[in-house]
Amino acid sequence: MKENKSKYAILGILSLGPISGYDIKKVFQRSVANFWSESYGQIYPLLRTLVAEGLATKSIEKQVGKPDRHTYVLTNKGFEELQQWLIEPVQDQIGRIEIALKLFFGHRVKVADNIRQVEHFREMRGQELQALIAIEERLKVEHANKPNLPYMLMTVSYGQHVTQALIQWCEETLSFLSKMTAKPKKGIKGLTKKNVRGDKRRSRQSQ
Amino acid sequence: MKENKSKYAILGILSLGPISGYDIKKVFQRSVANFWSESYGQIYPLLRTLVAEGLATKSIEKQVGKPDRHTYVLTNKGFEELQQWLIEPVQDQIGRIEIALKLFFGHRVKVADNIRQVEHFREMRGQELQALIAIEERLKVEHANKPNLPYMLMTVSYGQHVTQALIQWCEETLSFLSKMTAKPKKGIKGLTKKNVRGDKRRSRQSQ
DNA sequence: GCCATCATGTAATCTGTTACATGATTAT
DNA sequence: ATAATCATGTAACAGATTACATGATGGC
Repeated sequence: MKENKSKYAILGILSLGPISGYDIKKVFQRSVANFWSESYGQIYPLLRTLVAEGLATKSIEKQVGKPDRHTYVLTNKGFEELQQWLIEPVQDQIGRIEIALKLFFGHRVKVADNIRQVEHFREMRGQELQALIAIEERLKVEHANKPNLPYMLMTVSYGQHVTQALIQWCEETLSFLSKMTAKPKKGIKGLTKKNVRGDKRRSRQSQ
Repeated sequence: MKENKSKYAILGILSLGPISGYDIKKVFQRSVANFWSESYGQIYPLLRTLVAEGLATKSIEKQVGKPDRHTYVLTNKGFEELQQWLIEPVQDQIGRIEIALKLFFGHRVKVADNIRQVEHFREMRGQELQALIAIEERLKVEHANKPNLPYMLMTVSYGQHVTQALIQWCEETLSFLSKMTAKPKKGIKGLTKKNVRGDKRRSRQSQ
């Protein structure tokens, strides 16, 4: 039904104050980078259409030595459209999860390969969690008593909860996988390239 | 660096046995739908290139009354390419999380609107968790002692962990939000359209 | 001299979904 | 009758990234 999330993402940034396309990219990188991003190829054409639709106005600042700054300001209509989107319930879409896909076909490689994969994933999550904790601390200091601080913290908390859960999942999956290496049973024992390919013959109905 | 996950997804399905493009879609829907999907517009052209690259071979089965079935079989080269991808560490990409984006701009609407948003999200997660538990039970019965059952269960567990964490986050966020309704402080109290828009003047440096 | 930053934008490319075209069979 | 399933595929569109073009300033 409703399309173009990028449009609303930009409307949201514009609601924070007058800003240029160049700076919009920076704001994305510095604030919502954990769960959202936009490229210039999206931003600049979209700003044009926002103006065409009467959701924003544009004014040009002359600068010495530097290129002109094209500054955009949200209109009332634009602000209302943003609000309308904000209260609309999110439609959940199935994201593509690469590690899950790889693990789904995990029996095509050695158990040790899967262990390595999950270990690497866990390390990345560990780093991510540390980063999210650092962001939380930074926000509390830099945005102290700003009205949107609570909302910023909620989004950081979202990331922390998910990342923490993934680390937990890694631990459980790793202990499960190491049990598989310890006592491999029929179909896993003596895993060779030839044996693995041999699965193909009896697999059409394994879906 | 490495591109086209769809290609490996299809190679993975092919590793389960000879199959047609039509059935590949079904297998996606019936097995990995929670974290992956492919459309015909991806599958059919990709099968053609897989054959061109020598990663699969094609043979046509004539059927009475029904259209021909084009059946694809993985080659050794294709199997090796799949294995190579499976052991490669996943590169993590920042997915777009709509509810986080909406909440990030939550101070642009009423606290009650954000509460409604999170409540709806929690209900969806609740349903999702129930579905994942049902899938787990179904897999344990239908795929009992199949060699890839453990790997299937790991992917289901992934979803369960994340979904459970999101429900937890919803609870915490909701209690936080209701505290905000109880005692709204400066900048939140007396929220009117005019006051909200007024934020714009001091917001360029709030990034 | 060279690279990064400022600042705009476009074009090419990639990835993915949706809708359509075809046409027979089977179930309601 | 009509809808769904079987089965292939393409074309049109949508969404997004990357690389490029332009050109000045300022730091190493």
